[in-house]
Amino acid sequence: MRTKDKDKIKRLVEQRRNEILDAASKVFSKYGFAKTTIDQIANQADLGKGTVYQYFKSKNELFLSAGERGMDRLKDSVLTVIEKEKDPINRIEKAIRAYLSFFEQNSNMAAILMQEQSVFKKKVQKRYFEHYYGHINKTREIFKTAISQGLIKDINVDKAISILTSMLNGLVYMWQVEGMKYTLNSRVDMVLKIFFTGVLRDEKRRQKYKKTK
Amino acid sequence: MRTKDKDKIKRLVEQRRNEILDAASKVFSKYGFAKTTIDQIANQADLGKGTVYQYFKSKNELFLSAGERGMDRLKDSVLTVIEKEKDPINRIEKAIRAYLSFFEQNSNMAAILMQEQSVFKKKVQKRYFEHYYGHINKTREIFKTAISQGLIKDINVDKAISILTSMLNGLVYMWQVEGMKYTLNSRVDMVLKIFFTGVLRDEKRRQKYKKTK
Amino acid sequence: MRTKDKDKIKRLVEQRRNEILDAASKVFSKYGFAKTTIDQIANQADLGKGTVYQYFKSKNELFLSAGERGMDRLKDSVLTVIEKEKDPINRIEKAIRAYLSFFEQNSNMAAILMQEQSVFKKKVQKRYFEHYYGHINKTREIFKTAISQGLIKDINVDKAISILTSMLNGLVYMWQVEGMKYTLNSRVDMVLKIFFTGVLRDEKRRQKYKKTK
Amino acid sequence: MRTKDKDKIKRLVEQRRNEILDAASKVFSKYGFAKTTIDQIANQADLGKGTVYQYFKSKNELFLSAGERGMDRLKDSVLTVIEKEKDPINRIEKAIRAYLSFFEQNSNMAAILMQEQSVFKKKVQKRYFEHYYGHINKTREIFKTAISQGLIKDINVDKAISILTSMLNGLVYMWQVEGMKYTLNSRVDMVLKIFFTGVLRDEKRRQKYKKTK
DNA sequence: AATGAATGAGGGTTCATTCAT
DNA sequence: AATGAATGAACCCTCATTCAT
Repeated sequence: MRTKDKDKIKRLVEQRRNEILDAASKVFSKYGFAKTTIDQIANQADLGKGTVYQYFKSKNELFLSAGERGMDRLKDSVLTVIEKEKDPINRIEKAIRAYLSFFEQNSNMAAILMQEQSVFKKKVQKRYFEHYYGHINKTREIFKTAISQGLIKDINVDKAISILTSMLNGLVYMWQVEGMKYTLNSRVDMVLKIFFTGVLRDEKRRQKYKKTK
Repeated sequence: MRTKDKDKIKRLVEQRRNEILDAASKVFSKYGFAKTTIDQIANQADLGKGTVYQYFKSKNELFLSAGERGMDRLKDSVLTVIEKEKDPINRIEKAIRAYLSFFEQNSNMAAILMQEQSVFKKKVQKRYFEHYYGHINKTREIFKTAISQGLIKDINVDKAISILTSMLNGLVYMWQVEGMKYTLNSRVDMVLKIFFTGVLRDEKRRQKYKKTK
Repeated sequence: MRTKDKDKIKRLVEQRRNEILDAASKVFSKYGFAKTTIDQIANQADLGKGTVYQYFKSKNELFLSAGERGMDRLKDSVLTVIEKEKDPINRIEKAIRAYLSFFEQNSNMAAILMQEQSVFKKKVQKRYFEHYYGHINKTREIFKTAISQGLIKDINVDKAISILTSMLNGLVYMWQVEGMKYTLNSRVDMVLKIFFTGVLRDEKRRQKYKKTK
Repeated sequence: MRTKDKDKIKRLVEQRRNEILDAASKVFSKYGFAKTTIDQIANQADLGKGTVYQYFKSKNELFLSAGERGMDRLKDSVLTVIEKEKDPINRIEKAIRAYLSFFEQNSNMAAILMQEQSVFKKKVQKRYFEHYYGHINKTREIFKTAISQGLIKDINVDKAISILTSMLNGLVYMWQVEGMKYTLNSRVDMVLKIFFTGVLRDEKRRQKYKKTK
């Protein structure tokens, strides 16, 4: 009985928290951190302003929590897909697809995660690294495997990953800036083509760029 | 006489405007738009708060002007370099180098341009398009020429340019998020290698990604 | 049966009320009225916030009730002691001792009674008078008796009582302000000496102050 | 010129500060710290809310400053009077008169100084001691002199001073609680009489209280 | 032209009080 | 009867903007 009750309450609390985060994500992504008021979020969540403050102790924390939840989901989303593949190239392809697909499905998160940096500077850098470097090892392994299997050129893996990540983040960023007028999915094949094979056709020119490590 | 005086005054005004924009860029990039106060900027510029308001009619306008000036400089920087080259591949390479080099030299601008979007949403999109599409034609021509010369694969040029731009913006964005601990220059060779030739070595796999248009 | 049950319930209610008042007195005296929250009191009393509101209809009422209870106890305390004495001077001495002793035993009440005034102004003044003038008659009688027996100078009794009360309240007030670093008891002999015989030794000077009525 | 300008500005700032403190003292003493809003004070001073914040960085600081100014004035008031007298008993008498007279003239200060304690607890205790013990030495000297001249009984000086201070504070406190319906001046002769000669007439009884030290 | 004192709208946050369980 | 989640009124404080000097 008791246990059930406590569980029920816990679940309700968790649900309410999520409802607030949903509302917050929506409003923050639409108006930006500074122009969003707690009242707007409370209204969006159909709650009183005070209730929001029972679940999150400040506007900052609320925003950061929305970002945190988004990052966790993104991570899960990508990892789940990777697990299902064995071949390293396929893994990379699926990861890229999953990454872009996540933002397509959760377009609020693009604006939120992009804003964190602008608004919170220092604080976010730390959080960011914990996330990024906490999971880059997996990616590094995949690339290393691909190299050892002769599938990928013998390049500096960390730089390559950094550039891939940049490319994906850049795509999401610009997609957003341009008002999400197209789908990220419509870009993914070209992204893969470029990342895997480059745009150069001329063989002589390709040789020139071979040397770089 | 008169004309000379007027010119002198005009130049002084222009100089003062620039000093204020310098101060503003510095402070905005350090603390972000919301946390920056006009007082901070006035102090940084060694001017009174009222004076700042005589050159820019609002905090918003000041911020946007700083962004505008940055974009203009970036554009000039890239165009100047392109003019000097004939070969389309070299032009692209130089443009990429110039783009990243600009942010390395004007690291404040990275933070400022990145923030615009977060803070101003709608308004910025319009400005952005004017810049971006006002000058993409040049880039499109270069790519088209490269294709017609058989130097570059017969790909969708607009998508490719969009991805390239995304990659570069992404690089700058992440460089900034990570606290500018490395140089952008240290990444540029790898960027070129990837963009031009991709990371795949295995020929069979390369074929697979050939079809995409 | 019924009656007994009702009595029991009544007693339990009374006890709970007292527990809450104990908790409230403790917290109010420690943090002051404004900085004390109902939550703090509820926690201190090991009760839910809602329960506190079933016994007291507002924070104000709770505070005022704590003061009321304290005043009643102080009154009882002093009256009990007076009853046991016959000689008017002894009565006065015992009353003074009991008064100070009460605050020594109930140091929370010093802070609470002192605060009432600051926080509630008007309301308290009325309550205060009911208490003060409701029981000054007794004191006035004692002084009158002492005068008629030639034990005390023929002074304006009301003024003298007012000054005595002020002196005692002032002692408690300052004891509190100074962090209760000494005991009130350590002051009582000197208080009696001064109130009864004054500090002057020089007879000529004493004459000068004789005339006052 | 410059110097004069700066001086003028300095004086204006000082004046404005004082105007705000006047307004604050009035409102704080009327409604109490917690119920007073900065808007009320700003209105009372015929200024905008923001202006108040240019002179005092928080409500707390404003309140404390009002208290500070009051204490300083009280101190000055008493010291000035003492300077003019040579005879120790006269000095004590004048000090007592000046003390009560100050509150009669600055009745706001009674409420303010009394509140400080209730509202600020710890913080104020420290400040209080600096004031009190910073100037008790003077008083102690006077008493010591009086004793050595055989004018005053050979009592514990610190305790006696503490009791005198308590009596005066108590008088002010109660005068205030009772709504300032009488004048403090109407009490001062009786205060002197009691403090100097006590209320007892009966010689036998006086002997009893002689022993105390 | 340059200044900075004055302003007040705006929003984050607290917490007494209510009420459904 | 006991509870504590929900609420929103209230208020402190910040800071962009104005304007008299």
